[in-house]
Amino acid sequence: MRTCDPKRGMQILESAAQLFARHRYHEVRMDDIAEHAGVAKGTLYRYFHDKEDLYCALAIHGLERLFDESRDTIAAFDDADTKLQAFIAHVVSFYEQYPYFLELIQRIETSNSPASQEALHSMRNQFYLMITDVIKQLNGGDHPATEHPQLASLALLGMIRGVLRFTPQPWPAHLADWIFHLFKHGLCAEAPSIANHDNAIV
Amino acid sequence: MRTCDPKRGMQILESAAQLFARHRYHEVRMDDIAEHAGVAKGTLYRYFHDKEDLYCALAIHGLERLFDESRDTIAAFDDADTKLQAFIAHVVSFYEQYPYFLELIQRIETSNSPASQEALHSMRNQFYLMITDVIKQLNGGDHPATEHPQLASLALLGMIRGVLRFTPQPWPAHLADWIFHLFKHGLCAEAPSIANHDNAIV
Amino acid sequence: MRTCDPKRGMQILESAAQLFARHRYHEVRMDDIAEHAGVAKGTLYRYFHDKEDLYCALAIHGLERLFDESRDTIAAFDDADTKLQAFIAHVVSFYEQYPYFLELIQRIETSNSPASQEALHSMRNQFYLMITDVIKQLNGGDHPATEHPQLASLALLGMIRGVLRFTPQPWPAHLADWIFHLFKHGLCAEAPSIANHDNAIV
Amino acid sequence: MRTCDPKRGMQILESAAQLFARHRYHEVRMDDIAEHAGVAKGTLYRYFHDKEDLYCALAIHGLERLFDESRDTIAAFDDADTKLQAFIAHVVSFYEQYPYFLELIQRIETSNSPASQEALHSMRNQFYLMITDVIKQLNGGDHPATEHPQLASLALLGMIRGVLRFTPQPWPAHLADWIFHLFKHGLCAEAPSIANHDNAIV
DNA sequence: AATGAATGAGCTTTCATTCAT
DNA sequence: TATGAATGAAAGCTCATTCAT
Repeated sequence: MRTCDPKRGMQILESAAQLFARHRYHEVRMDDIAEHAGVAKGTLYRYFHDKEDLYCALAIHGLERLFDESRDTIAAFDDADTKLQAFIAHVVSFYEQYPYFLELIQRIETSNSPASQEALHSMRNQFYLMITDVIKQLNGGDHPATEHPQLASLALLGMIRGVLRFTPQPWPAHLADWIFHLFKHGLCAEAPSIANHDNAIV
Repeated sequence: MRTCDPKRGMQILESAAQLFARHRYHEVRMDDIAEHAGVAKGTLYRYFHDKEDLYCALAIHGLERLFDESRDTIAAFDDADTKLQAFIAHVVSFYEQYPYFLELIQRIETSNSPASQEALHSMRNQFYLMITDVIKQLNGGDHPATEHPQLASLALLGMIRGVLRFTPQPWPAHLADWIFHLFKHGLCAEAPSIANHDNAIV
Repeated sequence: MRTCDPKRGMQILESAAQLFARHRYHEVRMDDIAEHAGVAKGTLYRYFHDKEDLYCALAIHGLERLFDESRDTIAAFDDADTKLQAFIAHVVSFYEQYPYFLELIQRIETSNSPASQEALHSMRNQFYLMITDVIKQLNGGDHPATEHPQLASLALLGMIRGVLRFTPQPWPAHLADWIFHLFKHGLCAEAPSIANHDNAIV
Repeated sequence: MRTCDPKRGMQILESAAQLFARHRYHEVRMDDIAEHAGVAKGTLYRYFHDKEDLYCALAIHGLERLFDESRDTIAAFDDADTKLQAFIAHVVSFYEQYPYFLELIQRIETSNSPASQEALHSMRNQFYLMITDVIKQLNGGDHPATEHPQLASLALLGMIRGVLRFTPQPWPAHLADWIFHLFKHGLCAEAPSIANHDNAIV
C-alpha cells in the first residue's frame, strides 16, 4: 500500500481477496479487481506497484490477520491442549472465510520483490514460532511432545489444509476437534466422531 | 490425447512434465513444450485439444503412475502397518521426483473440460479407495482405526505435502517414518528421530 | 499562458526548460514538470492548456529570447560582417545553453493548436527577416551577396546546427568563427583554424 | 529483422517508413504499422523485437541505402568537384524521397539497444569517412580545402538539411547546385540562380 | 487559486490457437 | 501428418487530464 487513503487501500484489498478466493492468479485481471472495487484501474496502481505487489499485500495482510487472531485465541486459554485445539478451530474457520489464502501464500514464494519476500518471510517466522511454542508446551512442557516442533507445525497445517481442501463447505462442526485428536493421539486412538461425514471428498 | 502415435504423445507428456516441474502453468508456453519435446507447435494440438487438456493429461498420467506404483508397493507387504509405511515412503519419493505434481492436481479442479474432470475424478477415487482400504485394515481390521478413513486419507496426504513443501530437499532419510509415526500414534507418543532436522522450514 | 501570476508561469517554464533540455517530449511527464517547478500538477493546467501548449510556450519563449538577444548583438556592431560573425557566435552559445531548443522548435511544426502555430510562425518570420537583412547588407549592401537571402539564412542555421549536433561539448573556442568563414568564403578559401578539433564527430 | 521471410520484413519496413515520414515516433502506434503493412500486430513482433528495434532497423536500412547509392554516385565521376556536386544532388533527392530520414537517425542516438547503437555508429562512420574523403580531394587534393574535413561534412549535411527542412517540396531544380556553390565558394562568390525561389521558407 | 487523488483511454507486448503449405 | 508463420484477443501498465476539496 503506497498512498494516502488507507480506507481505499483496504477496500481494494478486500475486493481483490474475494476475487482471488474464487479464481487463480492469472484468471483475475486488474480490470476485474478495479471494477469489483468500484475504482478505476489507474487507482489500483496508486496503491500497489503492480499486480504482484497487490497479491503480496493480500498475503501479508491475511497472514497478519491470522497471526493476530491466533495469538489472541491462544492467549485466551491457559492449558496448552486447549490452546492448540482453539488454534486449530480458528484456522479452520479462517480458511472457511478465506479459502484462497493458502494458494496465495504459496505464490508469494516466487515473488520478484525482495521487499515482499522479506516481509512475508518475517511474518511467517513469527507465525511458526508461535505454533511451535504451543506444541512445545503440550504435556505440561516437561517431556516435549516432539523433537521436531517445526515439522509438527507444518504437518499440522498441512493436515488442516489437506482435509479442508477436498471437503466441501459447510464443514462438519467437530472437524477441528477431529483434526486436533488425530494430530495429538494419532489414528489408533481416534475417538471423537463428527457429524455428517458423508460429504467428505468430492 | 487424440491421435495415433502413442509414443509421440508420451514424449510430449514427459517433456511437459519436466517443464511444469520447474515452472507454473502460465509460465510454461506451448512454444517451450514444443521445443523441449522436439516437435512443432502445431503437433501439440494434434495430441491435445488445448493447453488445459495437455495439463490434465499430465495430471492423470501422474496419478495413474502414482496409483500403479502405490498399488504394487502396498501389495508387496502383508501387514497393514507396513503397507502404510511403505506407501508413505513411496509418496515422499514420488514428490521428490515430481515436485510439480500436487499443484498440477489442484489446478485440474478448475479445469473446463468435463471429460478431463471426469477422468481425474475417477482416477482420484480409485486412489483414495486404495488408501482408505489400507487405513481400514490397520489394527488388524477388527476395530477400525477410524470412523472416517476418507478424512484420514486427506489428512495424511495433506500432512505429507505440508511437511515436504517447506522442507528443502534433500529430505532427511527417516522423514517418511516420522510422518507415519505421527499419523498413527499422534504427537504425544512421538518417538523416532530423524537426521539433520535443522533445515526444516525455509 | 492563461492566468494571472506571470511569475509563476515563468517559473514553470524555466523548470520545464531544464527537463526538456535533457529529455525528449514524451519522456518528460507533467508530474515531473510539476514536481520540478514546485507546484501541484493541477496548477500547470491553470497556466497552460495542455502539455503541447506548454511546449509551444517554451519554444516561443526561447525564440523570443534568442531574437531579442540576437537583435541586441547585431545592433551593437556597424559592419555587416561583424554583425553576422557576432550573431553566429551568439547562436552557438545559445545552443550551448539550450541544447533542447532546436528539437523543440521542430516539434512545434506538428502542433495541433492553431494559436501556437500562428504565434510561432510570426515569431520565426521576424527572426528570419532579421538575419536575411544582415545577409543582404554583406559586401556593403551594394552588390547583394546572394539572390536568396532566405535560403542562405536557412543554410547558415542548418550549418550551425549540423556542426553542433554531433560535436560534443565543450565546443572549440573558434568554432563560430570557422562557421562564419565557411559561410562567407566557402570551403576553398578556408583559413582560420580552431583549437582541439579532434573531438569532432562522435 | 529476425525471421524467415525477408520480403515480409521489407514490406513492414516500407510501411513503417511511410508512417514515420509523416508522424513522430510516439505518434505512430504499432497497430497503425500493422494495419498499414497489411499484417497482424503479432507479426510485427516476429520480425522486430520491439518498436525501438523496428525503428532502428528503419534507420540502418535507410542509412545503408543512402551510403550505397552515394558511393555509386561518387564512384561514377572522376573529378572531386563533380563527385561532391553529384553527391549533394543525390542527398537532396534522397531527402525528397524519405523526409523522415533525419529525425529517425537523430532518435537512434538515444536507443537503448547497444547492438543498434553499435550498428548505427559503424554505419555513420563509414558514411562520414566517404564524404570526408571527397572533401579532402577538392582542389586536386594538393592544398587540402580544409583542415577540418569532418566538421565540413557536418556543416554540409546540416546546410542541406536546414535548407530542405523549411523549403516546401517540390524543390527548385538547381537547389543542389546552389548548395554546392555556397559550400564551396561561400556567400560572397555566389553566382548560380535557381528557379522559383519564391517559395522559400514557410 | 491551488491541490493531488482519481480517472480511463490508449499504449506496447504476449501467446494460445489456427491453417495454408 | 507435421509444420511454424500468422493471427488477434486480451493482458498489464502509463500518464495527460479532470475535479472535488
